[in-house]
Amino acid sequence: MPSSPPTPPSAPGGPVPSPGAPVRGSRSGRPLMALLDALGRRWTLRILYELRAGPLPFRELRTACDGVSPSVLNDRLKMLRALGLVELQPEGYALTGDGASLGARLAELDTWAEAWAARLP
Amino acid sequence: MPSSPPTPPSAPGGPVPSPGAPVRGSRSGRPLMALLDALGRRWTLRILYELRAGPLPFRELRTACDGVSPSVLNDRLKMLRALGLVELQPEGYALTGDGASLGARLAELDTWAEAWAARLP
DNA sequence: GCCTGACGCTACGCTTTTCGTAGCGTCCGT
DNA sequence: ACGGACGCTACGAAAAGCGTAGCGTCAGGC
Repeated sequence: MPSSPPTPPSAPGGPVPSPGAPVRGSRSGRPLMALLDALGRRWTLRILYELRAGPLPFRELRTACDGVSPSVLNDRLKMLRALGLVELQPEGYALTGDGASLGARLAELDTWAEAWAARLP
Repeated sequence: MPSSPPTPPSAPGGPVPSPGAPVRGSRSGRPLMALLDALGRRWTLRILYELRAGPLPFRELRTACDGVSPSVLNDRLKMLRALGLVELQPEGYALTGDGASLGARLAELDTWAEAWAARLP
């Protein structure tokens, strides 16, 4: 038996999850699973949240996200663009219509989180 | 200049984020950041989603989550318990009141994701 | 022409997180 | 005593994430 084939290296930043295709942690192809894969990666939620108030150029977005490293930020932005949630405009990165409706839910979460924290022991 | 102090090793599974304390990627102590830290870890969103319909024992939850490894599952469950979102009951792991209100938002996301996927090119 | 500065973005080596497999200790029914 | 299910842990390997440095491009000022 030859040595088992080395796992083929995946693209840096990982493949972009897409609804209708299997994603990390689910082979079902359900859009929600692609979304949970995307949102469950570090910084994704934060980026959407920081863009809720308007477009930000790359470097300002980086600062807003507590100095996230540019490689990861770019990975996430690539992904979010592929998912149609974010787009690059002359003024900087901005939420699309879909991205904004998702961002609005995150803004609601802010309120929820305050009340939740107050209830914690 | 002495060599820089080696980064102190963190607990396995990482420290549990808590509202009011600084978390990964934010020193602000805002509850939302603790929440985003928690939700931005792999499997967290999925676990909350899978528990939305009722309690599941450890192994069934594991199966529901496409066979997530038990070490990670346990890490997340510990975290979610510390955050008051999940609790262990005789019937298995269950959402608390807070967890359920968060889970309800994820269930809404399911609908949203279907429509979103339909809009994608 | 040729600096200067800001832009989006990439390279690369190191650390942290996640994974997969195996298996432990406990309880419970037979 | 045994088998089976429970929650959970150990541990080496793989993947994701990080920090720093710097590239290529373009616009303005000189």
